[in-house]
Amino acid sequence: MSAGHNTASDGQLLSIVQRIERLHEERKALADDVRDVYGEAKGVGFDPKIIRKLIARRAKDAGALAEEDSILALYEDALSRAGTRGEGA
Amino acid sequence: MSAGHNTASDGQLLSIVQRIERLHEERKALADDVRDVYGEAKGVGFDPKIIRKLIARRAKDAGALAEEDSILALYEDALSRAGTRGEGA
Amino acid sequence: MSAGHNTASDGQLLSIVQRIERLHEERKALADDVRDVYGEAKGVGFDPKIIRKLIARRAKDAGALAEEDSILALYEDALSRAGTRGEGA
Amino acid sequence: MSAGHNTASDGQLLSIVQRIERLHEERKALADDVRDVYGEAKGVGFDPKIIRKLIARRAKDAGALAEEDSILALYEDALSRAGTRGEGA
DNA sequence: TCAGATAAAATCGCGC
DNA sequence: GCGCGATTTTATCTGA
Repeated sequence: MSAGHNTASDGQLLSIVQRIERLHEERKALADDVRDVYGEAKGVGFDPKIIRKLIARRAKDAGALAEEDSILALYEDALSRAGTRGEGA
Repeated sequence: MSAGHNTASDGQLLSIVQRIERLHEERKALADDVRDVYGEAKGVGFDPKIIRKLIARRAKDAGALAEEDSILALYEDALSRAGTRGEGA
Repeated sequence: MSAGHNTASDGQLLSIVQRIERLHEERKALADDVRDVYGEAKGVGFDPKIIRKLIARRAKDAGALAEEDSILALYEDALSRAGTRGEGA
Repeated sequence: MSAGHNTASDGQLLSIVQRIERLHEERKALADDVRDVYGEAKGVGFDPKIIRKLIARRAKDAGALAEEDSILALYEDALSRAGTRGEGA
């Protein structure tokens, strides 16, 4: 029956759940720190949005970055050939 | 113009992009309609914020059934894996 | 008491809620359509992620776009001066 | 190198970027820890998917109180605006 | 590799 | 007009 003893497995599960919840809390605290730093950045005149982009770009290795940029250029070129926006002018 | 021809692929991309942009516009128009209705609600004395909560809650209640079902399925699956019927020994 | 009559206001509220819910449904349907188009794009070999970027760029007016790009370049330059990654080279 | 000097602002930006990147790393390390715990859970026979649901539900239950409070506050606010004390009864 | 879930980021509406 | 909180959209991640 449900109530009554207290399996070893129960304790294990509780421990696991609590550890994960603890880690989530720590993660959240760090996320708040990040937010604070962005706030500070804005306070001294930097644009947080751009800083995000900058950091994202730094996180990718140079190869992947160039790859993405070049595909984007490729697509834009394809569109211009196919004739949107500005057709022949 | 960039190069000479006008690949089939170029046309495909253009079509895709335009269709998505069209859908975005329609979505935006609907969003505007929603805004209008909230404005009207406010005009006849309802609090838009509360209406938002109300709608959110109705959506959640609707979703709850599905959620319960999915959890149930999950548990059943776990049980079946844990040894189908009377411990598979 | 709660049960009993059926204020005009009640009917108004119901109508408002239902209209908003209807609009939400239509919006969702369009969102699904968008997803489908991205799926189709992927199916014929385009990278959906890049298409998203492309569409986002097209949505911004040219001025804002150039502005953002130039600030990004500015920041990258500042970092290189300040001396990360590539120090004095 | 791009220009000559090394503005104070450059240093500020560098500091900001590095702090954020550091926080990201710590966050990532914690995410890895979480993954490890799920792995361990699976190793001793728990279903990670169910544990996720469990944790999500605990978080939601915890959040529900706050939610109720916020709705209550909203309603009280609406009432107070609708004519403080008695009024339309 | 894919879809589905989770988390991060951007956007929008509100009040100050 | 600006920050704040809520919503929505995008990206990452996990499991099949």
